[in-house]
Amino acid sequence: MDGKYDHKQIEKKWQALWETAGMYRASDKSNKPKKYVLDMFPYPSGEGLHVGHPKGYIATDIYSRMKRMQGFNVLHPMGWDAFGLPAEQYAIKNKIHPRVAVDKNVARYKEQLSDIGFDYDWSREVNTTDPTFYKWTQWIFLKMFEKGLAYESYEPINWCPSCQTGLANEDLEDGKCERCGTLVEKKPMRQWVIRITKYADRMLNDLDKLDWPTSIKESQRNWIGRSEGAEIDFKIGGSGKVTTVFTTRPDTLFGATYCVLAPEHKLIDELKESITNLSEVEGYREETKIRTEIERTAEGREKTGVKCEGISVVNPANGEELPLYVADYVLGNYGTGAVMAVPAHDERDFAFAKKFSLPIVKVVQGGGTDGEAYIGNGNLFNSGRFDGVSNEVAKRKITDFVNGRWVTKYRLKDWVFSRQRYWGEPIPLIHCETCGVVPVPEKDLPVVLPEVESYAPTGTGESPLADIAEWVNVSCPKCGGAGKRETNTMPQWAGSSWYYLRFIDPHNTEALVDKEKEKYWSPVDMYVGGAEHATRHLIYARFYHKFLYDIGAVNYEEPFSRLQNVGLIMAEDGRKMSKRWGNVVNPDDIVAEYGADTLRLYEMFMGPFGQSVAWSTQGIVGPYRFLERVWRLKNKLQQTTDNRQQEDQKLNTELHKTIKKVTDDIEAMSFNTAVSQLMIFANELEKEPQISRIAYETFLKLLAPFAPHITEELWHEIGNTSSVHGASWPVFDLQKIVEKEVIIAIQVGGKVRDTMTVARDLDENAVLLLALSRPIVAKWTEGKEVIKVIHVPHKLLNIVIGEG
RNA sequence: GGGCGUGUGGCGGAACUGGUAUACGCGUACGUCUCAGAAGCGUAUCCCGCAAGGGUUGGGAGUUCGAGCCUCCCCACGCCCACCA
Repeated sequence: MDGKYDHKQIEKKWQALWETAGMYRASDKSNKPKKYVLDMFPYPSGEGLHVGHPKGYIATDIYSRMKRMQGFNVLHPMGWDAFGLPAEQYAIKNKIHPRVAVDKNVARYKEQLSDIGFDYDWSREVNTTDPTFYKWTQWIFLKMFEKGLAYESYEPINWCPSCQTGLANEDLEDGKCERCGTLVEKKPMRQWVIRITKYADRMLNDLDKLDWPTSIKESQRNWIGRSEGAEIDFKIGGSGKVTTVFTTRPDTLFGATYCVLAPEHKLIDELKESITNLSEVEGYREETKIRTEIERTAEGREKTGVKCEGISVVNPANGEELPLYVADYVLGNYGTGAVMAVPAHDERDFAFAKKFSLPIVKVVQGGGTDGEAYIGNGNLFNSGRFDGVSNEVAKRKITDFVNGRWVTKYRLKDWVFSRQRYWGEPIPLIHCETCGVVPVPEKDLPVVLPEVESYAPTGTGESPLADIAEWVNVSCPKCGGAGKRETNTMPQWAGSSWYYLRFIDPHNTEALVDKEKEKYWSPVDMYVGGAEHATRHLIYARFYHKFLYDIGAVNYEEPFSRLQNVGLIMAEDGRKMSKRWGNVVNPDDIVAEYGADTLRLYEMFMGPFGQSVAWSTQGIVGPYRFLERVWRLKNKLQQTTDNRQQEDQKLNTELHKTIKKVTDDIEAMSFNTAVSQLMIFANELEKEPQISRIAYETFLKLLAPFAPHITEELWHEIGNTSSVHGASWPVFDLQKIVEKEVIIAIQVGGKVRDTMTVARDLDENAVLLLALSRPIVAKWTEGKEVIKVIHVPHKLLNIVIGEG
């Protein structure tokens, strides 16, 4: 009966049996409380999984298995985020259809995931590239278009010359394309933009409701970047024109010594006739246009700019005439693209003023040296009637004095939503010569991605779809006249912004999601994924959800109530795992050698879940040995069927402590310490000559979420006929955790000198008497005066003695 | 420059609300089993010291009977955002 622990044989066996039994299917008709546990779904790349990918999935698997055993109706689904550039580039390179590549990669990923024994409800699998899925991605876009949230724009956008597509701000890293590392250019082109900024305020405020890591919430706050300030008009001398600046420091208005426009500011074009050094100004504008983001920052923040000769602006506070500059340290797409410069109280203005020898006028008292700007608070001076007023108070007063407007600005930009690539959802719009932009009628959705000869980008700023005349040319749904389809596709983020809703109702062809089902399952209770999504996926999804709430499609305002970050698994050399470094560890190899249960246990045991830890080939044997010992423990199981046997008091206490610790730790996603406690308990069991059935079964149940296969095998081995994963989760008994005898540390003058075991309920006096009677303690207290005694019940006694 | 976070043995890490620092695991050493090896099992393993004892949580100060944990200063590292007026 007691063969060796053969993970290969038992893991395959149980995976097949669970799948056949449909054990992990979520029920839509249930009186049980629900738990919706979700992983950020993967992008199925051609490389397959490395051991870092499943870490988060293991965590949600453990969490959902415990919740199921605790009696919840659990939804734990999985799907594929399969549109986007990598699949397309792979297709171009290997000359196969992206659809074929995606299907192949999905099959591979699914197989790898299945080998690890996850409890996914595969009946709800979704794929963002499936027309029945992207029908609804397009539907949401249409709704946004209807509500005026999608608009066409010709502003210069980030253009990746290598990927040949426009990119959103969020897709940049250090001014480079996040995907290929190419320097991004500014390129004016027609594009679709989503008015995400309209939701900035709500996204900011509702962060307080969420049980999310503070670091992610802070990232989002900074990314949305709300700031309050004033818009103030400066007249342009003689022209009758006005420039409006945005400032958070209207209190320093009297200290303004010049104004600055961003190079792309339209006002410059309007002033062309008055600018006497126009060629110089235009030269500078050209120069900054081709300058990439990275160059703008790599110059070590050395300020550049050029004065607009012949132009002066009037400070509305004191009527002074100030020079006007064009400089690229002012951003065209923030605020009004124009600033008033107060070198005395702003570091950037100070640096610019120094370089161009512009006057520096102090108006706020405080600060030390003259070598830097003073940005702190203080009372005003040099400020006319506002002298002596504290600058904080003066902010509003000066704004009113010059007829300024108090406004709120956001750092968040509207979302550039079009990509000039093939492998994405077609934007469901038609351009009609007479009606303008017309939405594709809902009944005609999905607009299916057509077959093309070449997936490669055209380079003209149009997607390859533009070459397919029979697809592009359609009749206008409104007037029946000649129309052309929109050929831009959506960014990869579109599908992932709402996929969690599709899992609730994956086969619905009539609606995005059934409202009753949505009401039951939403919101996602536990969402696990990488912290790198803080300012992209997690912003977009929150925005989508709020929009869907506004149009009545969903019942809740926020999609994910609780969020947990997964820490990366680094390679053994401390670097990121990458094919490039040749340091990738494949989970298939680990499963083959040690088994899925060991892989799962090891990844949870490595370190704190949210922290990144390096893989250790040596370290993995620890969990493996642990499982082998668990396997052998069954030989110690009492052969008697009598459960009321005298339980070892100490073992029983440890058992209930273990139940509590493992339960609490899984709830808190503190898996490393849960595993550690399971090991401690197994060590205790090993010391016993015989193990009671109740202790053994409880232990198996606690271990089951971590190591589902071996526990299932042992569970059946000892005579159970139903699955351990359907068993009820153990509940601890507080009475049993309380130990009757406790170990007290005895300190003399704050240093531990002795320990003793005493009955739990002894009072301070009794403990002190016992302690003083001990020879070691006596040695340290002899002849000394006891000044004070500190007693921490059940833990510690500190005898504070005098010097003499 | 800003935000968030981290610093504990040879290594990954544990420590509840300020109460016996180094749990659990890896590694290492010795022993046991074996014809031999592997695996397993047992013992030991923060540092100094024969011991008594002393020291130790990046460095320095402070609060406290008592600090890895609280306060202040400094150092190092990691991640995210960075000319956002």
